[in-house]
Amino acid sequence: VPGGAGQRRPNARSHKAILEATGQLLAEVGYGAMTMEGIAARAGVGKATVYRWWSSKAALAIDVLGENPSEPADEDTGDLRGDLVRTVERVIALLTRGLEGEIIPAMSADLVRDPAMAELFRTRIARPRRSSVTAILDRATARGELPKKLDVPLMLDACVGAIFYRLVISGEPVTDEMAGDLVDLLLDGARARTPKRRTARRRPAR
Amino acid sequence: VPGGAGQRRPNARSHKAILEATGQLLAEVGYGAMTMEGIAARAGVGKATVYRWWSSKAALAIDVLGENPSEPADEDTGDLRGDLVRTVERVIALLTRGLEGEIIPAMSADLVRDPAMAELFRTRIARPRRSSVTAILDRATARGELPKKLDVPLMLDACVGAIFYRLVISGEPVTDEMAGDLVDLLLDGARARTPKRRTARRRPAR
Amino acid sequence: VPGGAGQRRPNARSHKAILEATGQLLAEVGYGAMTMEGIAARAGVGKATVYRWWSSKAALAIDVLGENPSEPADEDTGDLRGDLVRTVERVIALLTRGLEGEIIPAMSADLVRDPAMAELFRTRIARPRRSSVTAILDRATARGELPKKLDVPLMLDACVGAIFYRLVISGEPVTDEMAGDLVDLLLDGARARTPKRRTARRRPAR
Amino acid sequence: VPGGAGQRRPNARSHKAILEATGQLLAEVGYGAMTMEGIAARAGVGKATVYRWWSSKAALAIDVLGENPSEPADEDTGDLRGDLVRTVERVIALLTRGLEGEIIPAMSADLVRDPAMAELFRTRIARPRRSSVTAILDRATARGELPKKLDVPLMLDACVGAIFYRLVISGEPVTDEMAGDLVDLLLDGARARTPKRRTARRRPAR
DNA sequence: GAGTAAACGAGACGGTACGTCGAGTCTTTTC
DNA sequence: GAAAAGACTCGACGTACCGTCTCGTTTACTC
Repeated sequence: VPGGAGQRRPNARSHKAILEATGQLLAEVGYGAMTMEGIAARAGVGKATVYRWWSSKAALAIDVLGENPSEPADEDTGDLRGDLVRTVERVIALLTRGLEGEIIPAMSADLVRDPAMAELFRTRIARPRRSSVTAILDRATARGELPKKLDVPLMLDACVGAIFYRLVISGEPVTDEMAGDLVDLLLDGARARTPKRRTARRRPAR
Repeated sequence: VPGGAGQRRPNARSHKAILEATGQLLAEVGYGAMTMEGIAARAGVGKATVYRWWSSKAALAIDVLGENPSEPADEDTGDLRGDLVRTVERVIALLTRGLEGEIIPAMSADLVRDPAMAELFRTRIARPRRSSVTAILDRATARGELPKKLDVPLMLDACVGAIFYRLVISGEPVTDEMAGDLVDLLLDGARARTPKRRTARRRPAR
Repeated sequence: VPGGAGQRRPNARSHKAILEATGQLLAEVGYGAMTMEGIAARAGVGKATVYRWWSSKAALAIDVLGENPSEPADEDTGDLRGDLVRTVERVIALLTRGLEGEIIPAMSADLVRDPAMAELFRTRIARPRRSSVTAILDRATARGELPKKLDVPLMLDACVGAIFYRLVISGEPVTDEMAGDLVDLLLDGARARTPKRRTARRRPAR
Repeated sequence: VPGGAGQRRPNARSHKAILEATGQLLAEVGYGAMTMEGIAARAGVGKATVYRWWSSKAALAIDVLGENPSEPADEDTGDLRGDLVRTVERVIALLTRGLEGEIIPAMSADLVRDPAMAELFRTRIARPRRSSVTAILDRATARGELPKKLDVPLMLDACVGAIFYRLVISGEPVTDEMAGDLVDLLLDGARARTPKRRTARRRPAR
């Protein structure tokens, strides 16, 4: 258009203020009690500005969690069990003491309801964290410590799922001690898969 | 003292109507979109009557889920793996096709927020379903098929947790096929713990 | 007092407790904030018992006000103006400092809405208080101090109405001083009605 | 600072709809049975919008009454008694046949309870109507027909109070005929106060 | 530089649901 | 066989947020 002028322009200051306000409110009142109204007020911003850039408070929370990686490198020591135990302990710490533990279960209702949100959550939060564990297992497989045909996603889901399920549903205590037990259980199960004579499952027989 | 008697009378009809309305609404609109107002209206009852007997919609949903046992006998065939696979398949069916799959994730936010509600949920829903699986494993232990010192709760949490976590968080597909894999993984891990079999598999760790 | 010839048994203890509770609550929270529920609770009685004997809280309040006459004898001194001023001062005291002042305006909405209640109010409260003033004026008429054809009800309504209207509507101050002015105004108006050949009426009131 | 303006905007359409709905409901069901909920529904407006601009239904009713002046000019004919009688007849008509008669007594409970509301009522309703009568008396005073030191507010309160009290409390009939009697009574009382006329008595004439 | 339209703050809007309260009625249990 | 206790249905209360929608007011981009 020849006579046109004027363009869009997502104001950086507002953006930042909104994300900061969201982070503060998540920490202060939790995901459930956080409201879009409160975020806008805290950020000194109109509600419409919040809605213009994020479609829901789940989207906002995902953005905030995704910006704080809280996922240091996973230093590969070559000690498979040790690496895994340390990683699981970090997951436990995250879910019992970090923001994530408060927010993710509270947000799960929104994720189940809204597939697009769930996909965003997986892309920004779940998969990045998951990939570091996958790497450990892949390296072990490459070294021959674990069977090649191992179902890695299933192991991961069982591992993190056990912790998540305890926190949300079963209420069993989630302590650092469970990390070792869990890793042992799953690692032994994984190794049992090594030999080809799978029909006889009953003994490890390596 | 002049007169001096008098008693209560919790109306059975209203109770029943409320529970039925709740069940219908859970199925029709889901837990998140169900409202106390809607329940009262559907039941032909005042909101106050609902609140008199249930403190929240979570309490109501728990009562409704708890009344429908949906837990047939667990027919012990003596085939440990077969029994477990069948049980896991039933869990999968429940969570992917039954009411529970819709409701429990949606309700988890309320459970995490309200410990009393979580306890009620565990007593009425989680533990009863759990006990039938525990029984299978206990019998196997008694038969000597599994080590005596097995951490049964951890196995259960890993097992159901894997399914739950896939549904809510990781989004990996939840199919009947995964039942066998999951049982194999955990069962092999469990057997590896058998003291007599122990030769060189892993480090002391404790 | 309801109940009656020895058939049903209007439990005297409950009756008394209800009236006492009503009196206390009228004094403590006022007519508007008093509830049937509160009365029953305070009296240690079921709500149905209250409703059995009184149809509304207005009926109860009327009963309580009617039982406390708060209307001493009206000592006729023969001094018309003095008697009237003293009486008006008592009305003012009652309406500005007694229970009546709080209750009657608050109750007036119920009276206007419910003619039966209004009639009860007049019979038990208004007319008895009115009759003592009527007596003063009647005696003065008999003595020839006031014209025979005087419209006594109109005078009374103007007199008490002025006070009531100030309290409820106009907000003009209601003080003991207005008693004299009001009596003078109305008494002069009354006397003017006597003969047509009236020239001079009175001297400086003060 | 990037963005940076913003203002309020009380929607005229909603305002009008609310006031109209209030007026209709006052006429249809009366003040006591009128509810904020009903007003909002009738006006096609959210309850919050009603509460945003009016703090209570009393405030709304006052606004509605205040907008309908229902107070034509008071045509000064120079005939003091005639002007007054006509004015009193108009007051009677208003209170027995107009909206005011239904509403004001019903509202009086709220006025007594809430001084701020009472003040608003006086400013918007009572004083404007009062001033037209005051004017008549002031002109008469200026013409010398009435004594200069006349207590005009007292006369007005006695006059309107007599009518109001009859309607609400004493239940005596309120007819157009009483207008003349009331004016005569008060006017004679007022004239008696004229300094020049004073030659003799008040106090027991015998 | 000027013109223009986007994005902005503010917050009012129509709604929905909240959880509480009291009204007046009804039912059961007890004395 | 009445009275006490209290559960019942009903409906309004006043509040909180929702997500949308004007309002004027800045900018910042394009010409």
